[in-house]
Amino acid sequence: MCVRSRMGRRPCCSKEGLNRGAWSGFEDKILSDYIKNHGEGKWRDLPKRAGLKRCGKSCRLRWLNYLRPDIKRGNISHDEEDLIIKLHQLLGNRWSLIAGRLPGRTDNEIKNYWNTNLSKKLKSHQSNMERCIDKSKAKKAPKGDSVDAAAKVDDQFHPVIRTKAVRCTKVYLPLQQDDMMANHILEPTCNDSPSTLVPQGGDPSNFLIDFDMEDLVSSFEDDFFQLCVKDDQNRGNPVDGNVGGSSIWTDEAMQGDWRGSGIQEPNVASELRTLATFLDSEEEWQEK
DNA sequence: AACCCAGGCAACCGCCTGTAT
DNA sequence: GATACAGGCGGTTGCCTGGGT
Repeated sequence: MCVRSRMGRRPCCSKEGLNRGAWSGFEDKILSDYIKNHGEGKWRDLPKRAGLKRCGKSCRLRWLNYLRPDIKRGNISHDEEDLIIKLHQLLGNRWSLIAGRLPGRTDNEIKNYWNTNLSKKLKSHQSNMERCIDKSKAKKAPKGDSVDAAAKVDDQFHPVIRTKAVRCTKVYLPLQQDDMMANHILEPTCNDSPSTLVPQGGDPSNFLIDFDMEDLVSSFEDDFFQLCVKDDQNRGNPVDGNVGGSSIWTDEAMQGDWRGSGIQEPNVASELRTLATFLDSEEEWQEK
């Protein structure tokens, strides 16, 4: 047991004398052979036992992101991209959670893909949206409201479920009250667990929902996207075979002005209603 | 052919959480 | 409750590669 020189965490390993940077094929082989024989875990001790001059964390990362046998290599498919976008809308930068719903994909890969591809698309889409809202704001509001408008755009397009721990925490769904009424979010199905919907700050349009993130995520994929398909059909949208069939983030919609393009209006509120309906139907919400 | 530059991606870093003591 | 540790996560960095000049 080492004597700690100061309070706080000690480094995961002494960095001296360790290899850094790209892994060689030889190192990969040693690591994967070792894990095949001894299994994962005990990462701190693993390098010493396996005879690798690497930090334990580095070994873990290499295994999880590259050497695992179930890693799917190659381009992200359109379906996967769609799923990433939807999950990111819902979860934000929770890459590991998102990766958990994409078999064979790693959080690092998805994070990189998002940063290099999707965030750009999102940005250009958002700037289009901001332009639209600025235009309509300029007509209605006095000068000086543009910051407010931008903030509202942000709110509208990032109604993200924020969870730090697995078991939740309150979730904020900034839906309009009439949206909720129209979609039966306030219907008696919720009344059997009275704490599931709690008006926040006296504002009837803001609600906090308690639920178990694990339960949600574990059954999320199939149920949610089946609902998306159903929702699209109800809205008269053709289901194109993509996950969920939703076209809200198609390339065409990302570029140019989607109003007047004949493309279904990006309707995040509708997607959230779908989610809310999904949550409602789960009947697995738990009181804390 | 040589150089520059931007994009992509693997790897690293630091912080956080959960668990054991 | 405090501390130590292992593992996990997300942000960032820096190298490599391919395209443009």
